[in-house]
Amino acid sequence: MIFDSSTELEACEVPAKNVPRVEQTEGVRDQDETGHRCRVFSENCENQAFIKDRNQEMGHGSTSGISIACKIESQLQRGMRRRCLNFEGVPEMGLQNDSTASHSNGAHPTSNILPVPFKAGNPSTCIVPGIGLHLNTLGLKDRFLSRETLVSGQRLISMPSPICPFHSTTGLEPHDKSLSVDKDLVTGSGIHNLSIMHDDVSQSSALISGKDLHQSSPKKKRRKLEIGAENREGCKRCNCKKSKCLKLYCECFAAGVFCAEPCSCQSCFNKPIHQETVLNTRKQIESRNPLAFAPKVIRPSDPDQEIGEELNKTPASARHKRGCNCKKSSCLKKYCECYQGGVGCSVSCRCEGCKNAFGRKDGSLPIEDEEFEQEEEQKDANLNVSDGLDAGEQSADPTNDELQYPESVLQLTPFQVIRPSMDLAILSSGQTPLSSSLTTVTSASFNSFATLRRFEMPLSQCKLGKLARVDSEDETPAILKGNVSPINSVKATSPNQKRVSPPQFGTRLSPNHKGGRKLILKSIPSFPSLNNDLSHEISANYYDSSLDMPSQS
DNA sequence: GAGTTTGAAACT
DNA sequence: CAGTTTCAAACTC
Repeated sequence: MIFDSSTELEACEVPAKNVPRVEQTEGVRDQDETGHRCRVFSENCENQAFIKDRNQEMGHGSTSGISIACKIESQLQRGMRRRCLNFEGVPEMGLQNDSTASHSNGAHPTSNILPVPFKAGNPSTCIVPGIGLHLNTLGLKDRFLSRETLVSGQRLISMPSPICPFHSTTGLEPHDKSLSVDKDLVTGSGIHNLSIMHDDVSQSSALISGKDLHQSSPKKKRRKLEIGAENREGCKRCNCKKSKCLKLYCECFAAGVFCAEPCSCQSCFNKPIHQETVLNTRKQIESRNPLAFAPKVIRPSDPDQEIGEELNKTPASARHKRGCNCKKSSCLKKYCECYQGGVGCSVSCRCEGCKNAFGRKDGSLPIEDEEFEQEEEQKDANLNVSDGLDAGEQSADPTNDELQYPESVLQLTPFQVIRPSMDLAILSSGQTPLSSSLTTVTSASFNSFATLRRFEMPLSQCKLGKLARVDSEDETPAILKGNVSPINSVKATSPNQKRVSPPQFGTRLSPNHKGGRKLILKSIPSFPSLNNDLSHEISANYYDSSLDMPSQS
């Protein structure tokens, strides 16, 4: 197994050496409260704070736990530590409550994700505390968070778009990062989203001031940059007026990013200075629906295939998590989340008169399968919608996908789709994916992560069939089962009663994806001994197949 | 740019 | 769980 440890080490150490330390009034809050500091990591190690909290919660009442943990940690690869560190805010953000709750019933979505920071021999068993903001940075962190987090003692909250979780990969340059991180340090806010990191000082100051940034017409802005859907920092350019950007109405909030300069929101609380509010709100929403912040579009993947066919990638195999409920738009406008996500409708959808060009609910073949049919549909759509469609929407033609869905569709990379598998590996086995992969994978395929996380405990024990049933959003189980028919997949219900339907592979797969499971099987190629040691199998297989690396196991 | 439409999210 | 309201994006004019 090839560890890209250099990257990690660099990411970890650079800030410590080169970045001027700025007192983090918030970041070191935990330490300050008790005055206990782990000499080596105290200022940077959130996990330490976490450990302290945990020790206190558990009645240890002393810093011995901290010291031990720090000692242990000091012997670990710093990269691994960092990975733990990046899981944000839980210790600081009322985590105690959660952890307490978790002790009692473990029912809370984040109950079993409290970082177990330094599990000897399995240091990466840091489980993400929450499926929201934290996860979003799984990929990004290797390029950004590490430094940010280490220096500030807090974490960066940022999540790429659910639709385009990969956007940041290309847009974020290391040197940009450096600059922005330093600025962040100056601001002392300690928590920033990528937008901030890339914005200039005025942006930071604006954030600090907490004032809303109203510029030109939001619509203009949105239009101007619409093709990209988001700016490269991940900002959604929301225009919220009443939600305070603390509801899922807010695209930024829903995407797990802070509102930033491009936004035209009012009374915005989705800013670093309201970090606590944001996280608490997220927690609340997650408690209602653990998948609330999961990407809406599930993209089954075939890493190998996509590596070579990335440009041919179509949304055919992807599905909206819950399905749409369109009544009037015929799933031909961006009102439709499926259409917006560049995926076809599925049986999960409750849409009426579905004419989704990416694939109709009734089982019409996806675009790449039936060009003719697609053309007909396009004609139909054009007739019905008249010129209502903008250029982007007219690009429903698969050959024009990148016009309309440059990010959501064409930015797909093998890694992006691999991510769920990786997450699975992380969660189930505790093995930390290679940093190199993480570095590359900026995707916040967070849906799977979240989904899997919820079942991380059962994952190593439960039957696959149950897994598949428990959360149909996770395509892995279907694959794991191997012989399970998608049709037979049991529709799952999300905790909030909303439907979370399984991806429908069987009926709409393109020739390329025929046997749809192949899409995933390559991510997690085989599970011969799932019963015995599922997690390790998954982990090993993940590395083997997805990264073309020799299995470590 | 204002107003309307739309459907998801939130609420009851 | 269904119905209603709220909300903000998408869309139209």
